[in-house]
Amino acid sequence: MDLSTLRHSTAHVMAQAAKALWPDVKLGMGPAIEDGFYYDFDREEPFAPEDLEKIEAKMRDIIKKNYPFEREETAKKDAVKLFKSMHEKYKVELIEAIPADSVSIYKDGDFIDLCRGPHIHSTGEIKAFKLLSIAGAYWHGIETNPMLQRIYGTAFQTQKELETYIKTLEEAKKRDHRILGKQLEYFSMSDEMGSGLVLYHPKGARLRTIIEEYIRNEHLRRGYELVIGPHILKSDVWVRSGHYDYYKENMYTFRIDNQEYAIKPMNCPNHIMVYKSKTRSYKDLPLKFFELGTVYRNEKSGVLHGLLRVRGFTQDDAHIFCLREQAEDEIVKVIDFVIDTLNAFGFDDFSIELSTRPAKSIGADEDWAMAELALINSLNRKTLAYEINEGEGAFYGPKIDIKLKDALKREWQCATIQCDFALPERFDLKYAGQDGKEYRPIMLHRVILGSLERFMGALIEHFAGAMPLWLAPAQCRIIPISEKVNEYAGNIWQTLFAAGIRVEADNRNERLEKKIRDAEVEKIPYMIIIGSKEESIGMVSVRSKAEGDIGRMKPAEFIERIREEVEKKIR
RNA sequence: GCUGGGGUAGCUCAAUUGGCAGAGCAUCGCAUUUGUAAUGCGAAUGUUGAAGGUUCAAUUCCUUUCCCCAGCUCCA
Repeated sequence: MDLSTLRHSTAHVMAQAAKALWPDVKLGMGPAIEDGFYYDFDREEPFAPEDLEKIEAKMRDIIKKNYPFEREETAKKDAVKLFKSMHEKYKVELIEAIPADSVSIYKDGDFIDLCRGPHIHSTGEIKAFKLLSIAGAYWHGIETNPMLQRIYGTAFQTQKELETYIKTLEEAKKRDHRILGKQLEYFSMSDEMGSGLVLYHPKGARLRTIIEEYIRNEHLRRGYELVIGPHILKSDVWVRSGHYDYYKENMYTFRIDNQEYAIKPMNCPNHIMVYKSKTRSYKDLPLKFFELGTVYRNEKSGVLHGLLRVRGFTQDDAHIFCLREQAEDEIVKVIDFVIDTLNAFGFDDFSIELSTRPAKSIGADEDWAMAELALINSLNRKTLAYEINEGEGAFYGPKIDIKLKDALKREWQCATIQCDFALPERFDLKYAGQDGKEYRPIMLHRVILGSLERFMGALIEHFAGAMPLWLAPAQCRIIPISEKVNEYAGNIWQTLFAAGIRVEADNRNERLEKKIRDAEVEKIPYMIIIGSKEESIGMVSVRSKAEGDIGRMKPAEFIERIREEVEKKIR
């Protein structure tokens, strides 16, 4: 039995149960989705969490009755009449939108629904299901349409699979970066400061700095050059770039004297200005400008979510200015860069999407076609599979999005590569060709990590807060067993610090067990335990988070061990 | 922004029908000087998100507002 058929049929049973309990509810749509199904309802009263239990109970009744699903082909006008008589206005609307002369309807017991099918044979085939949550959803997903109430649920072939799925949900909850971020003292947000604005605490700032150093070096190694630009620019620049027309609702603007300025929502104009600052030759290209560029975007309040959707964030942003004939090669290099980087951070699974021209966009059709072709050719050269998102590109060009999959197989959108003919045109970018004439370069916009904020969120959830050694904000904590050995512990701290290890000391007047517990809870990879025995022989006892007590060794041996482990993890 | 739910100590959460706001952890103090995941005793901690209203009395009821959560729409 096909899982999505099962789920879709379960959605029907849920609607049937809801109709039985509250005959006044009107039905929207009820498809199967990736992890389950939902059905949209229109009802005066909001559903309460207790209602889910009532619906589930009723569903179990319907399943027990084992009604067969019966398909019937009906003339369109008869179907309209039927659903009008049932006061199902949304169904009537759906039928009227169907181009064919006849539509199919499904019956099980006393329940009738418009449906393309297919369905399972009878309701009794549903063995394991659960209703999960209630939420609002616009009819047809359009913001100006009325909002319906959506009930989410899931179904599996067996009870065991359902339980596994629910366990995965619980596991995901435990890894929530907002909770771990607080526990591990990585970051916080403050109501007083404003929402979507991140405050990095010492541990989080440390982690971010480590990521920044890594990614900056990788860019330098790959021939990028560092640039740094201002955070506010005159609105004239944004008018010229098109952001003012196509992105204004997301921009923060303000006045200085009589001039309007905007806080940058993107870094492109800064890099473009560097390009334009002098005459460029074809010999200079490709020219790659990199910046850890902090941007501010006025995201709608409802979309903000921990580190994943914020209003102020820093991108590992670069713009590659190149010749048309260089574009494909450069895109391929960026794809390699993305995959290498994600691998280094412990992600080895991805999905790729190609987004094409949106309705609101700038530039000539033939340029868009060429840009899309460059992206597609690059993906083909890497023999990477991808899906197409029709009309989801940036306003200035099509893009490839590379989503990473974390330890729980959840997708995170981080890297993106955009091919742009439009901004070079708008800013009149030029280079001198071999023949001495002026030509227009192409611009690639790309980020590897995406934003440091979102990437850190992904890292936290991927590793459940237990960062690998090379990323751990504190790699090692020194735990003196009693205050008598504090001095020796201090010397060890000096030695490890001098060796470049991120080390801290727990000199509190607490028992060893307590200090170990705290270090475990803080997910610190190594503990150095020091008592009078260690002091007398000039050694340290090492406890690893992964392996437990691994015995005594010379400080130099420990330093070597850390070095090796860090190097192994990076590459 | 929209629909629904929610905001109580630094954190996690209690508080019958409106009737003195409470616990664990964290913090501070004292004792203890400890050998691989929580030592004991004691103390302090609140404009119950904010403003207004109803009431003898509001954490509790009403209004407005800010913020958070689950989704929708939108995105790095």
